[in-house]
Amino acid sequence: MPGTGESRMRARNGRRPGGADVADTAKQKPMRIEILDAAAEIIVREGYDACTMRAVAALVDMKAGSLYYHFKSKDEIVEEILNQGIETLYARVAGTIRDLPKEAPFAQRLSAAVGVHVASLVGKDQRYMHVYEHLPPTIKRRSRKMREKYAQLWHDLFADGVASGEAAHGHDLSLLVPYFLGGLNRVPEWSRASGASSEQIAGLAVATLLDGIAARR
Amino acid sequence: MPGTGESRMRARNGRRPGGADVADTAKQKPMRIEILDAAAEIIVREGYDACTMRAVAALVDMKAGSLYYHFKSKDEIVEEILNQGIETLYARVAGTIRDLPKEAPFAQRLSAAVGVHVASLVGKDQRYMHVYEHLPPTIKRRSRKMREKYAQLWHDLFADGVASGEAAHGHDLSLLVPYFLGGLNRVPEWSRASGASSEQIAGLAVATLLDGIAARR
DNA sequence: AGGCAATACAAACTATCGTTTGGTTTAATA
DNA sequence: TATTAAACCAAACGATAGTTTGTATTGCCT
Repeated sequence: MPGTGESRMRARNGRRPGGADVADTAKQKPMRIEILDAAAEIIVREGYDACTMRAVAALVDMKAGSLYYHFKSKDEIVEEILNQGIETLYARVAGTIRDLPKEAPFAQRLSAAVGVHVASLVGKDQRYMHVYEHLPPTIKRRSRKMREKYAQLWHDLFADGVASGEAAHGHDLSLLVPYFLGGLNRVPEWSRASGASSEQIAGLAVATLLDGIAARR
Repeated sequence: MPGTGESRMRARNGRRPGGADVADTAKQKPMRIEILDAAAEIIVREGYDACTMRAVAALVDMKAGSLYYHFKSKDEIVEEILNQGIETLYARVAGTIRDLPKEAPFAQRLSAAVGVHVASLVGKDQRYMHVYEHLPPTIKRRSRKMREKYAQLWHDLFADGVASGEAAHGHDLSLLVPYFLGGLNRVPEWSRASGASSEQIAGLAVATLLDGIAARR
């Protein structure tokens, strides 16, 4: 006889059957998002293998089967995390660049973009951004398109700098961009020990990229 | 009745019972290494999940259970790949730096080190070097020690440059090193499309790091 | 020729995975 | 109060994972 348990009395509760989106005035986030958060958390901390349906369910105080009420498959969960991560990042950086005055110098545009990028990697919702690196190649490939679009953002930024004469020409941007972003993405992981702030990291990256580390003579 | 099959007549054969290491004159590599190669290959191409005992066995034309004659567990296989990858890399770069004339300028030392590092990432036995990034965090942590030792190599290289006055001081090396190495490590992945050579990548990294990309006035 | 290692296989074992199914509880509506 | 939709659970399913066990084959040495 199933369901004859002690009727758990969960914190969660049933929903109003009528309206599905009557303005989520309740402070608690919708289950769908809480599940995404839990899954992202596990993936980043323990890897994709450890992110089982049962582990995710446990983190949101549910049973594995119940997840299928909110998502149709595990793949759907992962894919949504992936998309949200990159799309949020793209929107932030693109928005930051767009909102700058058109005559802003290259160094300032670069600095602003790097600041937002790094801040997103160490910020409140950093989990979503870091999920990608923990996924098996099969799944990674699905978000390839979007990630190339994001890289294109940086490519254009640099290309503009070169065109205006503020950045030296002659560098292969298709190598420079992944080099720069790659470096930027790995710093937070190592900087946790040294306890560097988002601003310090961004500052170092910008200064190094612009002027190099060779002693001026 | 097990083993009553058509007695496969494998290419492989029994070994000399006496000496285990009578100079491996036979051209074929020992099974142990072939297994490591196969596992590394799968991990890099399809991810850690896809690297099942059965998949590895199939790649070396065996059955899963037979792997346990050469290794006592899957973990042992992965760990050996991991160690060999970093240790080889460390030995190469450390050796390259050591073999330089003591009065070699910083730029030359840096260039040599970067050259070997990048060449190892795109070279013949690149698989071992790229396995790390595909592993679940739990396993990654085991090689943390060795990887920090490798980072220390670069840290010292930069510190020497600063001490000799060839590199500008004032940069936080504990941020600069992971930033630089992180960038270096990601380039090969992206450069496959643009078809850049090992030398091009290394050249760009060194030039950018030393002089920056800002236009000189 | 006989025996002993070395090497591999077949088959099963247990654990756990993603997923499905049918039923139960809850809270709002009518 | 009866109904209904939302939300969850218990239990099981088949697939597949890493691993163990007993057995068969093969070549070298005596």
